Amino acid sequence: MTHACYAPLPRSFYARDPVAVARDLIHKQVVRRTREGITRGRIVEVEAYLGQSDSAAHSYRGKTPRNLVMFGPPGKLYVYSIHARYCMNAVTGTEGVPTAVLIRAVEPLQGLQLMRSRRHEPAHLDLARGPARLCEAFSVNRKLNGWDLTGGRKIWFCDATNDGPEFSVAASPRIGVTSAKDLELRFFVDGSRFVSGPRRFHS
DNA sequence: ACGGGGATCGGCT
DNA sequence: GCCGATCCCCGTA
Repeated sequence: MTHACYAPLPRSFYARDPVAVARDLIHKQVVRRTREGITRGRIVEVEAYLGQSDSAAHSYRGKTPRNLVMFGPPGKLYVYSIHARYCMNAVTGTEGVPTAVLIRAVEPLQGLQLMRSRRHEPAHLDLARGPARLCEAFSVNRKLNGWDLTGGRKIWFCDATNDGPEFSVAASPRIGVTSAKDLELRFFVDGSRFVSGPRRFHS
């Protein structure tokens, strides 16, 4: 267990436009450490949300108690609830400009047994396929809203691309949104069986 | 493989 | 009151 290879991405990684961060988060890894143990996985699907110019973004209509974290500095975790479940984002860009990247799916790599017990013993492929399933498998909830992703505690993202297979990034419209359907702001590992929604996209 | 419907609840109008 | 950046189950093929 070489601690250094799971070093958290620095704030400068997040302090860029959300589309660039979204594309670059593909094949990075999520590390979650709790009392129960470590879970870790490879990010295979994300979506960019562009803030006040994006009618699908939570921050489109301005600041509210829920979306407050999106307006803060980059490199923080934004957790929200929907349909009695949780989803997680990384806050990106510049403080005051409320952009973020939703993490939609992860390929589980470590702590599979823990993930299985946190979820209801699902099929292997369904452990973290979908934003709310992912949060359940990694024990992410409202208590982690606003958490700093650069400190290497509790939860962080890291660059572990040296040991990964070849891959290419595909783009498509975002899943489940009812406005701005035309924008291709969903990015995923082309052909991966661990993504939710379409595995390939033909424009 | 794909699609429709119900569960469920916090946040916002 | 309404409505999701969802999930799961149960139809059809």
